[in-house]
Amino acid sequence: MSDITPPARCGDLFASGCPSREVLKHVTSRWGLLILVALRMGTHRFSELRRRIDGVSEKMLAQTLQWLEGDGFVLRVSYPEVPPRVEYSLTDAGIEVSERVAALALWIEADLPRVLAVRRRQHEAG
Amino acid sequence: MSDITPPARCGDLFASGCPSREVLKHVTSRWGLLILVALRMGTHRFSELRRRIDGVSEKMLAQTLQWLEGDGFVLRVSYPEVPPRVEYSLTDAGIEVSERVAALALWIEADLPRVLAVRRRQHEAG
DNA sequence: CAGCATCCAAGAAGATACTG
DNA sequence: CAGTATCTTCTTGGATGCTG
Repeated sequence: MSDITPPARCGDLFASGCPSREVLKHVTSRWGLLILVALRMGTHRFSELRRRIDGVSEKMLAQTLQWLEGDGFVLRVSYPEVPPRVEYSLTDAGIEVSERVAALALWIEADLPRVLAVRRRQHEAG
Repeated sequence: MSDITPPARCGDLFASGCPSREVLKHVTSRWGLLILVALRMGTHRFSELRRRIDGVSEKMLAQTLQWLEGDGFVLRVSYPEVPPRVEYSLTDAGIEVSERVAALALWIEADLPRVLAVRRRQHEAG
């Protein structure tokens, strides 16, 4: 290809103008993280994700999936059937982020007892 | 101690009622992640963090620091001086989350060129 | 300097109804 | 089933002014 690709340096999350902040926002959004973790177990349909991720609305699930698709983390495959079927899966990049994201999620889940203990102590101390 | 400690099982982020969602929210909040990463390089004063984290307001910095302190990730030490000086650092738990969080942040920064390329391709195809 | 209180705007999120 | 469109509600976040 002959197009003159721009520098494409690495991002800097500490700089307010850097586009990497957008990506971070999508990945760490309320539902983005849970979607990425859920998709680690394989391809899922829209309604499967909806059931798996307790509390998410149709609208936010669709929107967040579109964000993640736009960043190249999620692959959306639509089958021309009736009734319609759409399957979501992770791209290679998606697998990589989801590893980092899952590591964080699992750690937080495992750490919960400590947080609760800290909170109780603070509550008692007033 | 004689207090009957409750089960304190691990959290489940997929359950909407689980308190671990709160912790996740604090850690992955707009500024929470950047604060944790910034504090990995050692103790910082309030104003230092403010300068380091481009775009954060005083209010949100203070609020997010309080969240992280409440979860036991950040230690706040106030010196009784004039003018006042307050120093923030990571607790042991804070060091552990920050490792996961930093891994994610660094990966996203490094991955930015790919995201930008994907976006351009979609824009052209658009 | 650190940070709280107040007010206000912007955006996220939910409920509902509708479409291919 | 897998969404979109619309409306409404709530939360996030920023600006400002004030205090110890």
